[in-house]
Amino acid sequence: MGRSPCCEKAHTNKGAWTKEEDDRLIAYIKAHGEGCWRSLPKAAGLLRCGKSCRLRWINYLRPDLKRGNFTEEEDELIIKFHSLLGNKWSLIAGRLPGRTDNEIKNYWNTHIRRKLLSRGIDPVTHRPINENASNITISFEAAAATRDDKAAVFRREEPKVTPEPADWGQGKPLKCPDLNLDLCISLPSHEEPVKPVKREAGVCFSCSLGLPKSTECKCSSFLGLRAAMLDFRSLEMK
DNA sequence: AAGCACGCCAACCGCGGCCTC
DNA sequence: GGAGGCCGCGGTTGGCGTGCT
Repeated sequence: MGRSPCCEKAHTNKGAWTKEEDDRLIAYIKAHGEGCWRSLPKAAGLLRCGKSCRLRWINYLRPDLKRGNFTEEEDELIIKFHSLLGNKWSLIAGRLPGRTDNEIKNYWNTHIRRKLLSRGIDPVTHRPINENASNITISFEAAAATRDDKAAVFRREEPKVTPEPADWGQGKPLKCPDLNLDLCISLPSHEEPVKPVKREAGVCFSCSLGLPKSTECKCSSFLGLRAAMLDFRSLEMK
C-alpha cells in the first residue's frame, strides 16, 4: 500500500503566497503555536497543504528571521560547517541565528560554491581541485584571517590523536573556543554506521562539540554531549 | 525597445525517520 | 513487529528580476 497524499491536491492552492494567506497563517500560529501542520490549513482557513504552510512559516514568516545579505563571517561559518557536516543544511542553519536551511542552501548554491571554485577549492570535498589526497588536514585559519579570498590552506599531515573529551576545557585552553575550527578529516575509527543525532535530544552544536555555551544556547544540560559527540566521531579536532 | 540569457530564491516534491497504535 | 501517519530534510523546479546584446 502506498503512502497517502499529504493533502487533497485538487483543493489546495499552489505557487506564490498572497498577503491574505500570509496574514491568516501568522494569525493562526500566533494564536495556537506551531505544529500539527496537517490539520493547520483547515483550521486556519487556508487552501494549502500542511507542508506548504510549514515551509512558508519557517522560511519566510517566522518573526526571528534575519533578512538581507549574508556577512563575511556568516560566509566563513557556512563554509566551515559545510566542511564538517556536508549538505546538512538544517544543522548548519541551526548554528546561524535567523537563517533558514533553505536560505543557506540557496546561498551556498548561488554564491559560496562559486566563491570556493574561484579559490580553487572543490565545494563538495573542500579539497583543492585536482588534488587526490587521502588524508588532508583542512585549515581555515588562513581563510578566516584573510578576507581577500586567498585560498584556505590545505596540507598533508600525519594522523593526529584526538584529545579526550574529558580534557576539553579543563585547564587546557580550548583549541576552538570561537569555532575557529582546525579540522582533520579522516576515516571513521570503526565500521559502524554513524547514526544522526536525534533532533529531539535538543543539544546544540556548541554543546555537541563540548564548547562553552553560547548566548543562544537553549540546551538544558550537557547530558546530550556523549551521544552528540559520537555523531562527530569521524571528525577529529586538532 | 525588444529579445534573450542568466542568476536568484521561493516553493514544490519525494523520501526517510520517528512515533503511535 | 509492522503498518500507517506525520514531520522534517535535501534536491529540484519554475517564475521573476536584471543585465546584456
